[in-house]
Amino acid sequence: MAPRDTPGPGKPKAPLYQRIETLLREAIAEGRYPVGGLLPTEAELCETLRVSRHTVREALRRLKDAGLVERRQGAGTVVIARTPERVFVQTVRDISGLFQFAADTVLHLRSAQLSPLSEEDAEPCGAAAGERWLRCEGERRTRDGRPIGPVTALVAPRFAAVAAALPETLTAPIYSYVEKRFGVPVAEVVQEISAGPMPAAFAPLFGKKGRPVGMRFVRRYLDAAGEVMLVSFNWHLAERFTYLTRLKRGEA
Amino acid sequence: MAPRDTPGPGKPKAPLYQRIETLLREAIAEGRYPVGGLLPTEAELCETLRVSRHTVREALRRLKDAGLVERRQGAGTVVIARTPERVFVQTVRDISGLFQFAADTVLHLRSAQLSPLSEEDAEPCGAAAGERWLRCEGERRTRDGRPIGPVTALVAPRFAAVAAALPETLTAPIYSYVEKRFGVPVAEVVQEISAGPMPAAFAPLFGKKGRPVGMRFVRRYLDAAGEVMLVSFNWHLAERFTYLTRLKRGEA
DNA sequence: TCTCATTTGTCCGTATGTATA
DNA sequence: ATATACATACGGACAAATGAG
Repeated sequence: MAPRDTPGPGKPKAPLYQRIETLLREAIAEGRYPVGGLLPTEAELCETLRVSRHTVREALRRLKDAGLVERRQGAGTVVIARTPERVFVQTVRDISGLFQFAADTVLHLRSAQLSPLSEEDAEPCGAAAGERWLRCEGERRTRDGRPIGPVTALVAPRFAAVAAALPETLTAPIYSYVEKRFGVPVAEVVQEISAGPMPAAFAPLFGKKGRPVGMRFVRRYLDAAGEVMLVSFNWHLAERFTYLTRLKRGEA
Repeated sequence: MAPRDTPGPGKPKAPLYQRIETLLREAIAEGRYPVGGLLPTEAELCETLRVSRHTVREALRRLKDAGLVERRQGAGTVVIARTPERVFVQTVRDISGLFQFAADTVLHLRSAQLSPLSEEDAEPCGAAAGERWLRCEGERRTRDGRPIGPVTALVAPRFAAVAAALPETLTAPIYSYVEKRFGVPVAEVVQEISAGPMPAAFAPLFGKKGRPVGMRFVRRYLDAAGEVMLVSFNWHLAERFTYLTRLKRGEA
């Protein structure tokens, strides 16, 4: 880790722009350039440090990429943070990636037809009860046929025509069919997880009597404008299911 | 009012490097430069497009930042993706940010002492049963004192001295005390959520008899080397609790 | 409202170092 | 070892946005 500076008067090995970046980074961290204040101009840095503008700009660009400064033409370089913000980030390719088993399961659709929203369903859809959404009902199973849990999806009226494109057994998530057919990408997903006794209607699916405890997943898929594209409701038998999340810490 | 001088139809407004970036982006998307193949060299692009090397480099840098190409000194510019990968990303400042209520709750510690790991606890800790970890027991409550749920945390032996720094009621998460005192940052968090009847011992906390249904959160905090720093176990009463996740779609 | 100096953005030219094949 | 190709670093010039007068 320590740069193996030769003890002699030899040059440090790190590139010049990188040393300047470090210099400024430390100065900012120490508060010599307070948040909200301005860094010296490119011209000033060139003169002070006796380097070319190109080199200074490379250093400043990196500070900007790190989220420490903001640059505005005509105004200058403003310090916006003393240290890079450290946040926890979870990343998944697609939403089914949230589940360990996703790759090995299929969704069997029992029905898909337009039907008016109940009072209860209307709320997560952000729509009025009675609106006619495409209601898809089915269940998720492992490839060898063992039931995982019941699935209901409600597709907004403007995308209801996707019904024609839905096969009886899906391997890709429903939202991807909507995206493909209408060219409207999902921009955001809001997921709610709760737990409790399953609706009695679902108990037979697992060969249980009474109301087994389950985990309930409600996912709302939104477009770039924040409009609900579809909502899905999934139940999983609690005793067979764990939801795993992996968050990595990074900068910015 | 002031008429712009010759805003002629042939006058492209975007910066040159950006137009070149777009040019290359489209060529890659169309497969003219296949994934795994090489882009023309900087020198070739300079000549073909009649622009300076600096401009070409700016365009290529952006393709690299977008994750479309990889550049290696001496080798060239390799195409690594036809289109930018679209992924879902969840970001939180700190782990307690995963919970809506986090800002408004406090953790009351009842005890914190070294004790040998049980068989059951040893597994999530990635340690041997019998190892002496710092066992913290308490409960989380809202600011006005209503109980949310019981909390147990197990701190790895090398950080056990943090006990001296833990106040009776914590507003910051436990891991932040470890980070501060030992200067070892948490690099990753793995969280498991499951549901089921709570251990009978916890029922009285909620004034319930029997075993109420709860959601269980097990979080393992790892350092950069992947070593477990601490593990926490939290229970929440299912009927009062929903876990909400917001994932935004972005590039790279 | 307008001018004007300041500051960053864009673009060009050139030279040398260094990893790669 | 040589040629190639990207990385680093210097130089200059003009454009465009900003903010103060």
